[in-house]
Amino acid sequence: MADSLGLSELQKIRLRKVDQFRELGVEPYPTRTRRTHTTGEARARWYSIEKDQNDGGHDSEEITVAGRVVSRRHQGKTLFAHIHDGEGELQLYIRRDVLGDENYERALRLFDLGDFAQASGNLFMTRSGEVSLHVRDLQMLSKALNAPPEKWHGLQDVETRYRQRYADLISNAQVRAVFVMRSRIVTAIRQFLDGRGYMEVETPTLQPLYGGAAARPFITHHNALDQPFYLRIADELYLKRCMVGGFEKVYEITKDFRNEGIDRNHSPEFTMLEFYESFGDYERMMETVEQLVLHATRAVHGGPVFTYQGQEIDVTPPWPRKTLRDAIREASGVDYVAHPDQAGLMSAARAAGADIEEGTVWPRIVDEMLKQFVRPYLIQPMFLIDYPVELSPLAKRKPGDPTHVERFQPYVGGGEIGNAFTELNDPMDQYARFLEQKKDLDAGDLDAMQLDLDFINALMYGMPPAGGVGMGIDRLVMLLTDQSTIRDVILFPAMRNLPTVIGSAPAAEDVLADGN
RNA sequence: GCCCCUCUAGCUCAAUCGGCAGAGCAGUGGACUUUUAAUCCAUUGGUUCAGGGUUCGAGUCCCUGGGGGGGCACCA
Repeated sequence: MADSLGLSELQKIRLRKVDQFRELGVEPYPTRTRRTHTTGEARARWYSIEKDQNDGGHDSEEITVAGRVVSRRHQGKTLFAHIHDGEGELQLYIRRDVLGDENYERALRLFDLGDFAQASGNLFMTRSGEVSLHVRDLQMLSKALNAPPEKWHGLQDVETRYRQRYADLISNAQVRAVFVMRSRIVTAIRQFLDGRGYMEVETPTLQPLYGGAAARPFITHHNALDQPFYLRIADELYLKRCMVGGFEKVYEITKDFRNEGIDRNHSPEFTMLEFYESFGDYERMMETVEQLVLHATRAVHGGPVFTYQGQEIDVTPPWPRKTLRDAIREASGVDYVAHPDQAGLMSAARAAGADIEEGTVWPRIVDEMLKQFVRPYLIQPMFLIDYPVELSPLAKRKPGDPTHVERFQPYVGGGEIGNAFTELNDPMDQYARFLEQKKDLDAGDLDAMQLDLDFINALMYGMPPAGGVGMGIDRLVMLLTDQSTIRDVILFPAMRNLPTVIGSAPAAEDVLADGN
């Protein structure tokens, strides 16, 4: 059976040890564990107990710990090893005269790096000052057939790190730390929003129509209904339906899916936070975003300051607010309001030094100027506000200025971390904007939004005035964990499918299944 | 889609001008009863991503294909 896996020599040697355990009547994958202490609890215990001075300062009570064997040094009739569990490491001190010849030989020959083991014994402190467990009994909990990556350099190969994240997590503590921080950040966000009276809701991933953003979707098919479904590209339209229904403050943290290119800032599946507040507006939402980011930052850094790619960043509110128009004008000298036509804005932008492709439409020129002149320099937190209406089909116009909408984007560390509006709630205006999108869709624009009549119907019941925010959780996590690549904050990033290699060759089943 | 870089033992990396594929870790055998990347002795392990070409000879040069990374384009 194992032959078809194409095992390497090292794997075969370990597999032989599995057989040897069974020949000795010992199950190398036992069903139960009897851990009494984590490594952290064991260490804490050592510092809180009375030591038995008659026994060389040993803890008189026997405890049992369990974990992965991460290091081994043997020295004749003694064996030192460290086990690692969820809380840290603990050194095991194993002696031939304590375990007996047979068990000592077993510890020496049948246990390897990477195995999960359970050790019972008494705590003591070694001559070199390390709290250790003087082991009386050692049990195999789970025999590992793969050797862990190299102990000093860890797993370096980027492709293997992503494809076999489990091996990356085993060998690289910094990688584990990033995902611990990610979890804390998400928890902090939930705490913050819950504390502000928001209700977490769950809206469909499988949607008969996709909407809420400009993006190409993934399409799937439901067999029993015999109809296509789209994987959501945004939560927006369903969360607004919730507000129509009377839930005043709602949020959702979920995966969105966009069928687009993959790069260091884009993953085909990514985690989105959207939150909507009835009777709020974009001013209210800016205040909320500042506080939310501060809360998340404190959760992982203990305060408002952290370092991103060598730059110190302080997220203490309030963050400065600047209109997009002013930001571009200050950085480039170009006032796009003074150039309402495509040709005029193009020549002004190019004169200022922008690199813009011929034929770029007016709103995209504004966007390019934002990207080239402004965005890279927004290291400290700032809100860019009041976007041209052409750039923002889903937002409400500014009172007194129909050419601009109430929209803001929070920028930190040279990148945007969200997008927010005073939400459009006029059903007929929304209908008109859908019809505009429909024209683009029919003209072949694959990113254009679909006409969602059910959403119009919902708005016709009345949606309260509201502010709404979308934030890319992955990008926020990148910022707070100082990672420059989105794949480094996603546990199992999407990769091109390949035949799986178990040993030194693809497994037989996989080769067959692959079909080429 | 285009351009550049990269792929060598389970892992981390070498290999000069094209000249016998190597080291460390891990493994295996041995010495060693408080070690800390333990040390010492011996030793196993290779489809050099795949296929083709040039050559007396290719890890190295050329072509085609694949994976991964970066950049551009696309995209919030």
